[in-house]
Amino acid sequence: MEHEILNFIEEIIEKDNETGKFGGRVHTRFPPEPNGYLHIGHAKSICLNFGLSQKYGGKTNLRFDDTNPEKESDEYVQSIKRDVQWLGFQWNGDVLYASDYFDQLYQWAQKLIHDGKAYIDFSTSEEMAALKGNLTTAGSDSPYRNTSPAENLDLFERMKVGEFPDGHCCLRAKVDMASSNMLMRDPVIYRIKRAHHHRTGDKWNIYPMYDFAHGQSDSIEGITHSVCTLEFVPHREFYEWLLVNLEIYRPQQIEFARLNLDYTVMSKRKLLQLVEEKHVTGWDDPRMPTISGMRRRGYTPESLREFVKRVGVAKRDNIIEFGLLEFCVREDLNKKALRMMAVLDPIKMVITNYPEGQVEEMKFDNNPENEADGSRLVPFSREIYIERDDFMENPPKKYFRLFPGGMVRLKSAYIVRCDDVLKDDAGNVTEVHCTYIENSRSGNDQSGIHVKGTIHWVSVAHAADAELRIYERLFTDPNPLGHEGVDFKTFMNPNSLTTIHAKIEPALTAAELGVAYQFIRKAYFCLDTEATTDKLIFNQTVGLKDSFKGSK
RNA sequence: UGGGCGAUAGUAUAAGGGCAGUACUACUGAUUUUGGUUCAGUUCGUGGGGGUUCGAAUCCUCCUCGCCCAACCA
Repeated sequence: MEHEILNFIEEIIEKDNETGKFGGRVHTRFPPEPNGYLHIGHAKSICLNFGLSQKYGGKTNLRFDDTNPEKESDEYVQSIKRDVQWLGFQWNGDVLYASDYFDQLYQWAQKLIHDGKAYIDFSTSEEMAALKGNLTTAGSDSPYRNTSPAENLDLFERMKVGEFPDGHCCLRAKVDMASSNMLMRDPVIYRIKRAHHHRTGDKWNIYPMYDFAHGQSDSIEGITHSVCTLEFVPHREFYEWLLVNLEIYRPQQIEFARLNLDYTVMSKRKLLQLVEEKHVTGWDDPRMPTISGMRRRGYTPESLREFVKRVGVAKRDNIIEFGLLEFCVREDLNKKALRMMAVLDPIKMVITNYPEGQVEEMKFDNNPENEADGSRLVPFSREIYIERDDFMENPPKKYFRLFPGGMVRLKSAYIVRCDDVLKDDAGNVTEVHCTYIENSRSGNDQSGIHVKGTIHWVSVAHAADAELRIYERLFTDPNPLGHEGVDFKTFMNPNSLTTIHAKIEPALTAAELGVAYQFIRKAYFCLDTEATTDKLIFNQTVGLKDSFKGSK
């Protein structure tokens, strides 16, 4: 009997369901901080968390971890909600916020203080750092560690009402200054920040730290499996310490390895830097590894989900090849994209034996992968544009395209033979002169001629203009962050964006946002959000695979 | 350096004492009115030493390497 392959988290869940640890419940959560846009790494977490609850008949909450008002905003909240839904997931019930629990959290902090398990510390951050010790030597107690609960309770209240300036003091859990886990050396759990919060406004002068908010939020929501990334492994000890000492419901934290992609960076802080320093045009720049950037680039939710699925879930550090993402995008787009003709780098071809002024409408399949997409008519005439690299005066041995004396099929039209070449003073080819084979028309070819190559074209008289944005990887190094002492921006690819002006077939002037197009033999494209009726702009989503290894 | 986590083809991910499998990549070939797609095939792997065992990627042991932790960030 074939056994379905489970990742290690699914194994934990199935074991929990067998033992009845959570009564068979599976309740996960996706807990972003609204301090930036989501990236493909978050997509892994989203697919994991929502995937788990779908698979085991559970629920997934969307909860914003909004405990640091200085860095968070509603703009980010809105973008995150949009990205999660675009990816194809719907959270359980209302959107939740850690800030919903600020009152409860405050009471729990009071309980800790009351129980002698937390204290107000007036040390400066420098003093605290000094007393913390280091990796090899134990820390020592703060002089404020033994203040009485009553006095601490009073001080905490005064912190809350705004009696002290930012950073004047903080609330620390009383754990163990000698712990080998640095996070257990009396971690700060509340700090003074008289900042405006995107949801609670000016109600609070103090805000809980991540460690004091996350586990309790999980607990309040009845989360069963609290899935997070590896860097939180050392936090688990304190996560559990709090739940035990607060005597509240205990979810289980499980850590997995975050997704990394080669030739890019996957850190909100670094991405924010690229945005703020204008190395990209915004969070949704098509070169960004953000979900919004990929959406604008033409990547589909299906392809992203498939990518995440293929990447797998484990605990070892990884850097996924960009090629896998591109494979998933092509695989999806191949099924959906409408085939169109666009000439990216045009030269003119004159079909000398074709009547001047004559126009024929050529039938063209919209998508050979899906007959239901039907066909359209493409105008053909005496003068057409073809791709500059579809012609070579002195071709290498296995060149299937056009050269003097050679023949090619014009896609969905006639076979032509090259008779002559016109050049400018510099020797550049400016025009190719051909004759067409009259009885070789596509769909009714009685010429009996077999040609190796088929090339695309656009009628000069009917062509429209479009701006095409061609993207390459954002960085030239597979791991821009992996060089100690070298700023990651030194590896930025100066050619990450190339703008070209193409000749496109008339049907493309009706291109719509959100529709995938394949510019035949070249690449997948989509209309950019900046396009207007006067100016067509297309983003190259991903190139077609190219196994031609000839010259170049 | 203390503690924690991890190590299987180029990249990911299975094999849970019994034939090291799958996908992507790369390369071959076939088909093709897209040098796309599709199809067929090839190359490529258990970090190192010792041990247990009929048998080890798997168990034990020593070593090596990588990542994380000393924010009033998350």
